[in-house]
Amino acid sequence: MFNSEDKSYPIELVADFLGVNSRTLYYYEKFSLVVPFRRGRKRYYSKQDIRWLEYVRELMYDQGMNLRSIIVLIRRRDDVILGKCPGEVVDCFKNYLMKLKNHN
Amino acid sequence: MFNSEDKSYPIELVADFLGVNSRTLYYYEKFSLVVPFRRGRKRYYSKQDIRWLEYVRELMYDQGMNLRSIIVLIRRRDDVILGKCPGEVVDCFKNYLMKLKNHN
DNA sequence: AAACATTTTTCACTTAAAGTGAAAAATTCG
DNA sequence: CGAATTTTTCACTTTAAGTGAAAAATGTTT
Repeated sequence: MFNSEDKSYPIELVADFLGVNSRTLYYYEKFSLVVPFRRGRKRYYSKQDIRWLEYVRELMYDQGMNLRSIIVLIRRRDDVILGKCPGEVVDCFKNYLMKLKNHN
Repeated sequence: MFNSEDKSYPIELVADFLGVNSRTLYYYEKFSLVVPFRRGRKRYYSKQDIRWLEYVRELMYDQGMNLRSIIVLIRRRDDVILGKCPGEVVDCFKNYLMKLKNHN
């Protein structure tokens, strides 16, 4: 599961994997914290998306950070997240940086 | 008010100045987010303490960050806060860094 | 020391963000 | 088409952050 780089996964599967409700992922999307690829209305999460979400969950659950703080850090293009971020997540982070630019 | 560097101020005055309840400052102290000087039981906030608190308030109120996030950032000794921090606050920040070390 | 004011502490309450449950509406796909 | 899946909406729960009120402790003045 989540093996080949190019695959993508439906929301229920990702939510289960992360141990959250799928509504939570919709909720995150409202803040552009994650923006899955869409074919029609249906969402598809890339492997990168999933790694990014894992990292976000760690910051929130393990460390007690809130959504807003993560968005602030993204906006500041700061090393806090990037620096201590597992390598592969960085690209994804930069992705959301761009997507966040013209939003809110 | 808050002019000479060496002066210190009682909690009510500082709370008024910051526009918060003094209980909030007690609350912050539980997390070592600010640790005023004490003579006996009475607390005295230095000018540095006050500048630091102003900065914390900005992060929380204007930006929507939460207490936990600020503590995480302090613990990580990160540039996020330090970098964009008004110059004089930096020393104070380092102060709290030390105080936080052997706590929680 | 007594009496009064100030500060600290505790308890219970309010508020707002984060997250969830359930069900209706919309969409996908065999 | 028709069943199954996905999306959306609404209202609810939970928790961190903050506050009000009052009791307890401390400080201060006479």
